[in-house]
Amino acid sequence: MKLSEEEKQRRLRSFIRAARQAGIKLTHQRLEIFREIAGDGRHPDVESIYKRVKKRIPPLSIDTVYRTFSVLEREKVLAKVSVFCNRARFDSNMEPHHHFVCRRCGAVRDFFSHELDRFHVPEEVKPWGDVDTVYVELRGTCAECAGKASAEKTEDRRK
Amino acid sequence: MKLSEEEKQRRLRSFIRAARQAGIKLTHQRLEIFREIAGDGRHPDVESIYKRVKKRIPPLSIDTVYRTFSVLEREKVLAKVSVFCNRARFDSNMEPHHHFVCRRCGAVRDFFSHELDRFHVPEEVKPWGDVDTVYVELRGTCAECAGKASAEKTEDRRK
DNA sequence: CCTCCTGATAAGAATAAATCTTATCTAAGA
DNA sequence: TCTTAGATAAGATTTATTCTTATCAGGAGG
Repeated sequence: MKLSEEEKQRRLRSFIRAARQAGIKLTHQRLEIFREIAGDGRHPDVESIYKRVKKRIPPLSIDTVYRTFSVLEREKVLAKVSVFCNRARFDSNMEPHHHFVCRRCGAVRDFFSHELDRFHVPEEVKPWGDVDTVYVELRGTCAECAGKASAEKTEDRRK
Repeated sequence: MKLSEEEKQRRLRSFIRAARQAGIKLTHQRLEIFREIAGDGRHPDVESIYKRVKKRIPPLSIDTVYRTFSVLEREKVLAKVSVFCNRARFDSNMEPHHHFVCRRCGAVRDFFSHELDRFHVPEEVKPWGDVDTVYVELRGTCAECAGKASAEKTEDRRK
């Protein structure tokens, strides 16, 4: 899935704007890394971006790719797909169901939904393959963490 | 979230039945590990299960926990939460959208859905916390992999 | 109840993804 | 051009997961 040149340029401009706004340095590495994802709609992983950009910037270290991604994520220029997967979690409930996940503490709770059970796979998706599961993740902040957050207040630096 | 003793016993029986059926040995370790997750609805991770069971079986190795989980998963006794997260993937499309994910090759494709955009958070979920994102993952087999699969035929043993 | 054999286990080594450390280096404002 | 805070490369480190190998034990058959 190649993206149009137009869309790629639009994303590149939005990245440069976001970087300027956030007071973040526009290094050669960052531009090339971003250029690489902005031109690829297939959700590449770190490794493949690293390999591709390294061809153009041989001394590139993979750490720079990771750092650039976390900057881009923080600046809301790109999103991590499947965020809550640092550690495998298991579910002994084999009934089809969905999850509410807290972004802060990672807590997971199950829920069922008739509305979702009746969901129809969109026409545009059908030619891509066969869907066997509709999985929904409601992401947000659990009541407990919301309490802590209001106490700690603006403690946002993640380091 | 403690599960009822009744539900726990039901899951334990279903595990024992599945194990017998699959010709899998019902070892002390496996029973204790399963007992631990079957009694916990909070989707524990490997590490915490390991710690808890180790109290009862001190020589337990964490590898056994991993192996037991993969057996349980294969026998459809439990499911891994957030399956496609072995490697971080990124998305430069910041418009709210959803994904179709192929279980075989891990390919990800975007789609939009007005039906999902109108989704209402179920009443039962509301007291748990605030939802800011409704993320939907349609899981299945992409057309390309379906082709390969019919060629390779029943090659399902994963090791 | 005993024996045997296959599959399971413990222990520690090996891998792999992601992050940290430290000594340079550089973007960009003065 | 000069300065400096923030960025980079390289390699070490951490952390989750898997592999290796030498025992061990479940459970089928006697």
